[in-house]
Amino acid sequence: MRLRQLECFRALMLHGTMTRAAELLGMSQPGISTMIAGLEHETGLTLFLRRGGRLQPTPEAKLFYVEAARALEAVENASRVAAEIRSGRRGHLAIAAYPSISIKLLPRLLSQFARDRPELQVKIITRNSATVRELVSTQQFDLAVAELPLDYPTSHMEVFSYDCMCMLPHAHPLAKLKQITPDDLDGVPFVTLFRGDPIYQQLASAFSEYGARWNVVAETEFFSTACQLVAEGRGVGIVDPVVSKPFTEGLAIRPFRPRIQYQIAILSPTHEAPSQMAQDFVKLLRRALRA
Amino acid sequence: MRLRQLECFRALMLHGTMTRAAELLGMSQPGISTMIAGLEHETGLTLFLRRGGRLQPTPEAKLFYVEAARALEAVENASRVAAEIRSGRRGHLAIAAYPSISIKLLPRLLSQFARDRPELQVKIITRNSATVRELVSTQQFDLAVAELPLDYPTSHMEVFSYDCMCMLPHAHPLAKLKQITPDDLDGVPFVTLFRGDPIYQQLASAFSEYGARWNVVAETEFFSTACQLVAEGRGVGIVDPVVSKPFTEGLAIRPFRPRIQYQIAILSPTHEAPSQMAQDFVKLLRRALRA
DNA sequence: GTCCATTATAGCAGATTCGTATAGTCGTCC
DNA sequence: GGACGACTATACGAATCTGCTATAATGGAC
Repeated sequence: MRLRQLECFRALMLHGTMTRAAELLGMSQPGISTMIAGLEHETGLTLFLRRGGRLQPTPEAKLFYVEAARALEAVENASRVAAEIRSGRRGHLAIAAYPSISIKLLPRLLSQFARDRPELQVKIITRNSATVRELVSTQQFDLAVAELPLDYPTSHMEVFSYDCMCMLPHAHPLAKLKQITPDDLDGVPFVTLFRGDPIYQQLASAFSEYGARWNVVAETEFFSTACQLVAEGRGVGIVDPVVSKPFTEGLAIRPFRPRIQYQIAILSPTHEAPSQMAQDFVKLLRRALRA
Repeated sequence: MRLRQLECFRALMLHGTMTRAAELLGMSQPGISTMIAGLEHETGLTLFLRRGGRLQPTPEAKLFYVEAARALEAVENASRVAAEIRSGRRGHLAIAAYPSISIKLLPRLLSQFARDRPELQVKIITRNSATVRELVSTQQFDLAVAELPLDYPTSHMEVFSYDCMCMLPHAHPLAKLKQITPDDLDGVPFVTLFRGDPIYQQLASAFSEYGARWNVVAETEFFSTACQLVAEGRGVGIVDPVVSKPFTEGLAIRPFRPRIQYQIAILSPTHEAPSQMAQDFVKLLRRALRA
């Protein structure tokens, strides 16, 4: 059974005569005739009665038509889906990401991305960076975003480095400084990430290097939590300038010296090539993370 | 998009290598190769990555596979349905029939008919004979069975004539006779069809011809109702020997003279050729009505 | 009877399909 | 590192299929 036969059959059922069906399909009447003859021969069904040079569909033709039309639609649908995939309107994105970026930046980028992709399905799994790094190897994600360092080096990985900024309430006396150093923060209540975090290590070294007293009053797991504590006046702290930006509205942000480096990476599963969709989204994400 | 391309694609997705897919489809490996290349070219999708002489399906291929498989199934289903139609296992029968035959004989024949036709859909519309005769012209039925006479002669019509039999309780004194005439029924309580029915006319003539008194104690619309009245001892009556047979179990049935003729007909719509299914069922019905 | 609309058949050119032969690529085993 | 095995890609030719034009055949309308 060939598709062209089914198309001719459908056109013929819909338009009554071979001549009209031929016009509709942009082919000649004899073409239709042989197609239908072939279909009848192959199915073994008498689809039309030839009465006085005219065609009359048999009850069998009407029964078969239902299935033929359904089959054609399925094929046409497959064709349409192929076009949607090609143009990037259809696909799915499964993303594993660490919390701070999952809360604001990623949803924002994804909804922007989905705007002209009507058939896009999105899945975001939020885990702490360590877990995200493990998940990458399960190959169940198109994409992952985690903070460095990585325990295992992953082949496809794109690193983004930031110098952390000092954040403090606008009303804070130090907010008038252009740049802040550990000296300025000697004994000042400070909100930081947990002791195990690279940020903690770097801050500890920085304060000790400057001979300043680091007055830690709160430790949090995420920058976003730290931001909120600072906003509430609990102390000052440092954040990355990009991912955490949405959380620092209403706070003063100043450069901090010495450099406290914060690194995140876009990770791609190694076994499989990324989908076009994933590549497109990475472009958008990359632009946002470079900003 | 050609079916063969989709078949090759499916086999390749299912079996991993072109070589194996080719074996499964009974064709050569280069054949698969060109088919896949054609499909990739036509859809514009990169379905497989060629890595070291091996194929690896892209995420796009996995997305497209779902639709491709669905389309193939739909076509294969159409093909199967065609075979079912050809072999008479699939189809529908819309039958209009008058009540007496709708109650027992038709359901019995239809369930027998359906036994080896798993996909048969049956519709029985029960109306009195006059309405059935009108319905035939609406062309909505494959088949109709009505009592004669017809108001309009219908072109396709097959008539069955019966001599009515006298029915009476086994305990009735007349049950010992081999044959019954109006003389025997002089003044005997009698159950008959309505006054408008040809049966009524014929009976009236018969009794008057024999100079016997016709003692009508009940008039019914259907033979089946009359049978039940006779079974209840309300009187004696006459019935046709075939269609009403299921209703006369437990009653004595004797030939009646003079002949009271009862005629029914199988009617076929004229505009359209009957389906193979309908023709097959008519064969069965004809055998039953001839018996 | 002639005209008109329709379907069917024949013959041909071009496209498609699919086989064989063969080359290229990569991993593995010795 | 070289031979082997498993796989894919390309070239080319034969067979088939497709779909065209030309034309015959049929039957209804006037």
